[in-house]
Formats: sequence, structure tokens, C-alpha cells
Amino acid sequence: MSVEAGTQDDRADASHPAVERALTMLRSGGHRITGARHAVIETLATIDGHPSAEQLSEQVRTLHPTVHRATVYRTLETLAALGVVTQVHLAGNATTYHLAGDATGHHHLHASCRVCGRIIDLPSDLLDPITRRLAEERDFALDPPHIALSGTCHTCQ
Amino acid sequence: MSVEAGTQDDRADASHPAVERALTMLRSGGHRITGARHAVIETLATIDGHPSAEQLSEQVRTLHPTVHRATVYRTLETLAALGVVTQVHLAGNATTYHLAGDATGHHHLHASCRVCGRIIDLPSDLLDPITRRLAEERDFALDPPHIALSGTCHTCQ
DNA sequence: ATGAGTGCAAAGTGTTTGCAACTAT
DNA sequence: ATAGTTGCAAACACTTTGCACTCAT
Repeated sequence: MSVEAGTQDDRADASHPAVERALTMLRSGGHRITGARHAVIETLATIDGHPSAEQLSEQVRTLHPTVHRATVYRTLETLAALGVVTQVHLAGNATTYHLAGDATGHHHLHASCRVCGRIIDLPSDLLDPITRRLAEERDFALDPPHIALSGTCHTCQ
Repeated sequence: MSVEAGTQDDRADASHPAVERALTMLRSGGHRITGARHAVIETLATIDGHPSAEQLSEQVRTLHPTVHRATVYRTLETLAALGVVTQVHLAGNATTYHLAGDATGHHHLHASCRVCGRIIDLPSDLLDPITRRLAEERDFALDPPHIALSGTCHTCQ
């Protein structure tokens, strides 16, 4: 692995709280802190937008060229299982990933435009009534952030 | 093409209303009625469950072995553009297709279980309040049937 | 030291596309 | 006749897997 251990303060921001949190959760989940994982997590913390695994992988590789695509996919899967990252499925496009409860610790939902692909952030409580109704009437535990709603944005209508 | 024109009453059910409707919409959309399209539409009308393009393609081929996968994909795309079929995206799985407003003419929504993959049909008005809210507050035209909600079904919780 | 994690290459899915041949109109 | 469609093969995008090697613990 090519990431120097010991000092990670040479990169991005010395200790983005979300990065610390993610590392802690990894460790307490019984996983090892490797350079590759460190790199993926820091990339997640700094990258803008709603990156796919492939885009993350590319971005990771700009600073850590030896980190393989497959490792990024595996790391994201691990982090998702731990609840550190949220996987968002985008109606026909690649799955995207972001740190769960970024910064402020509160989640949000997404909608994607069928026409232009734009992704729109939505308040996390938007689906609360539906979540409640599905739980009561169908005993179904909705996981609202896991899919992006689909429709047409205002510029594309 | 291997489908005999003239008589389609030798297959499944002589004239499933939905099939007639689909053929009419195809024609009035300026498209040609080909054996392959006929086969796809009849398969859509008869198949159970929530088939993917690949499954439909397989099923079509049991009766019409010369119809190619690619043609099924193209036909489904055409039918979706005409609004004859509804495309449902399934959070990480293959897109599924069904005749829009099957039989009775009313749509329904879907939710899929993250664990077992089961697909649950939901009333079409479930998301009406959210649709309204998104239209008003974000000028976003939600297309509720286009994605399946995601969560955990009662047997998997 | 030792097993979790990695890089790599290769295989899997699901889906799209370029093109020559075909056929519904 | 002539465009719209098809079959085919090949490419594509995204993701997973088997395996030998490496490194965090």
C-alpha cells in the first residue's frame, strides 16, 4: 500500500470529523485500517456531488494510484454494511455513495431527473408519512435514502 | 420473422384487450407491427410477476426462437416511450417491465425487499401527497411508478 | 505469525450499438 | 420502393470473484 501511515495530516484536511468517525466505526467493526480504506474514506469526505463507485475509484487513484477499482468497490460495500456510507440507487444509473449523515449528521434524500440526470437533494423527512403507512399497513420497513425518487426537474419539463 | 401474420388467435388468448391496445398505440405512433413486437407484447400480457428484459426475452424465445435479445430491448424501449409499458427500476437489479395500467387500466407502485428481493405491489395513490409536495415546493414532476421503493419486507426483518 | 485485505486479471451481468439483410407499409 | 426493423456480433458500463501475495494487527 502506498499511503504513509502515522501522518494523514498531509492530505485534504487534517482530521475531518466524518473521517475520524468512519475510521472508528471500521475499527470497532473488527476491520483493519488500511491505506486503501483511508484513501476511500478521505475521498468520500472531500468529493463533491454524488459519485459512483467508478468515479470515486478514479478520484482515489489520483492521489493513490495503486488502489485498485475492486478494492474501492469492496471498501464501499464494507462501509455500507457498517452504516458509514449510504448507497443510493439511481434508476438506471450506477449506484452512488456518500458518507451517511455527512458533517451535520443528518441524512437527506435524493431525486433524479429522468431527462438530464440531475440529482436533487430533498429533506430527509419527506417520506416519513409513507414510511409510517407502509410499516403499519404492510409491515414493510421502508429505507427511504436507499433509492432516489425519479421524475422530471423543472428545467426539463 | 417467424410469426405468422393474419392469425394471432392461435396463441395464448385470441385478443387480450391490452394487446390490442398496445398494437393500436404502436401503429398510431407511426411504428410498424412486426412479428417480434407482436411476440413481445403478447408475452408481456401473459407473463406473471415482474420480468426483466432478459426474462421477457427468454420467454419470448420459447415461442419465437428467432427473436433476438436486442430486439426485445429495443421493443421495450419503444413501448415505454409510447407509454404502453411501464419501466420499473429495482434498486440494484435489472429493470422490469409491465404493461401500463394492466387490464383494468390502473397503475400500481412497487417496493422491493433489499434482503430477499421480493416485490410488493402498492396502491397507486401512495405517493400522491409527496408528488404534490414536490411539484409545489421544487417544481419537480415525480413519476412514482418508475422506481420501486426499497426496504425490508416483514419476513426479512 | 497469521488472517484480513489487496492488486490483478478475468469473468459476470445487464444493456447498447453498428451494420447488412429483411419486411411492413 | 423504401424506410423502419431485425438479427447478429461486438462493444459497453458496472460490478464481482478467484487467487497469490502483502501488511495491519
